[in-house]
Amino acid sequence: MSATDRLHLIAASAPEVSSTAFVKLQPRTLAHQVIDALVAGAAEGLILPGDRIIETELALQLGVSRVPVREALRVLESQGVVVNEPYKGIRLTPVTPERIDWLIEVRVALETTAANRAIARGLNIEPHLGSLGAIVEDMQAKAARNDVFGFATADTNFHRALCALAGNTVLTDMWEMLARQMTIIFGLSTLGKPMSAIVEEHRRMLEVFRSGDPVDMAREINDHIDVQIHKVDIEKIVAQRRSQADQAASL
Amino acid sequence: MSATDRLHLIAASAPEVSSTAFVKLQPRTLAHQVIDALVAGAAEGLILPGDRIIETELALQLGVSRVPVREALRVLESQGVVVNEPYKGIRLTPVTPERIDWLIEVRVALETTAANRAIARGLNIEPHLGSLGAIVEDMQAKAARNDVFGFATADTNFHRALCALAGNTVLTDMWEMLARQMTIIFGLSTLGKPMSAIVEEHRRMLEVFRSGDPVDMAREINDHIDVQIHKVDIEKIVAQRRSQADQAASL
DNA sequence: TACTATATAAAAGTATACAATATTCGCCTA
DNA sequence: TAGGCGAATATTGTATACTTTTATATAGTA
Repeated sequence: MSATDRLHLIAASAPEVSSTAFVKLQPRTLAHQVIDALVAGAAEGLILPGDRIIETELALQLGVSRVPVREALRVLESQGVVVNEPYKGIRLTPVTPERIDWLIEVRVALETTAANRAIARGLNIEPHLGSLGAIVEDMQAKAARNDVFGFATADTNFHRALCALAGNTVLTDMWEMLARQMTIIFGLSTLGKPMSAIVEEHRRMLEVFRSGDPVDMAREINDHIDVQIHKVDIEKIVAQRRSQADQAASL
Repeated sequence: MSATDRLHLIAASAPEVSSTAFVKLQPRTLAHQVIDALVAGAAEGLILPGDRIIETELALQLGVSRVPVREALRVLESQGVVVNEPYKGIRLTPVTPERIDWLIEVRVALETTAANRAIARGLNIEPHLGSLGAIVEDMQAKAARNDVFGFATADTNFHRALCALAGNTVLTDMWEMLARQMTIIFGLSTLGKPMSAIVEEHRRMLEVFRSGDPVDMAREINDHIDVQIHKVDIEKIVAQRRSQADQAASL
């Protein structure tokens, strides 16, 4: 039984919250849905880093032809979620501690730039601070209910909202790529520290953002993101998950 | 006559120069070649920002089926080179002054991070300084011969080499995305300042890199990249090019 | 004339079929 | 028995055929 056997279509949760105008609704093509399904499946651990992904199987699982599957895989390849060797095959990108460092380094760079840009635009005021604060409250609520998935989602939303304030779509697009890979990694690893502490860190970040000091902001973001994932032996966790999955498969 | 009519397959120039070991030669799939051809064509001005790209036409031009063309376009879409509206069509991403600002902002962020990382790794020494210096000499040679294309290529190589020293493939991958878009924009715009001045800037950057001061490095990179493209009215240039192309087409 | 509705054509999205490449497994040979 | 050669199989890459959607043009009506 290969990894993709355990995959199924997962409805993409609507990320829209509130807005001042109608959102331009775009027809979602199958390729896009396949992307979401794959990332979601990877975040759930249905596929593990390093696992082979066979187009035919995946297409069968999702009930579509190979064409949209291939297009989705090409996109994910260009985003670093999967790795491809022509005529050999595609696998979920292996997650090494080194790679996590790399992802963090870039993410910190992007978020720091975004925050400073937002400050430079003078957006560290209401109503934006309130919006960000609301997300932090949401995090706290999820933490209280021990809703790990919801907590992680809210966390992501906070950083996404912060990046959005920079008004730089090139930056936000790139951030989203990283976010996808981070989501997969988060799905595998247990949080390195209690949720309440993370909530507190976000409050502090928000406060520094309000104060508007670029240097402080940079330090705050760096400490926050850096500490969050490190010290988690991701390879060990993947190995554990894999043996679990193999056991389940052999029943 | 549509824009893609003027497109043709351009052999990808081999970027390999020298190495200590054999390079793992990967079979280049058609989709990859289509990507190169499209980017090259865009850099040459065969397609202009905002131009519609019709799959069928492009496939015909390149002598392949629609499948690899579609895969290529999906990749380029996820990288921001083209924009897609499902069932509507794909166009080369419009280049606005705003978008150029965004690209620059992210590029500065990435390169600054890369340079600081390289310094932190203690790589601002030989033989790396020599390699970078050689590229600057190459730039100077190209400038002397007034070889604009070669100059731009060397310029790109310098920054690519600098990024590579960070040893962060996530970063370099993202940088390559930006580089593609920058290439297209450079292909359209004439340089804002004389080549000799740009060579001099690179020498200065290299010197600051050697000194190893992160703050100076950040300022140097920012000034360099920022100044290089600004003050070029890209939209006017695109409009000019378009009218030229239309005239040529109507003959 | 202006506007709407319908029909037609164009192009993207998707599925199926075929070709090229890589892997696997069995057989033969030394 | 070990190692290598080769056929068979699996999987990816590519091409063709079909479906759905959108855009355009034409006709009809106020």
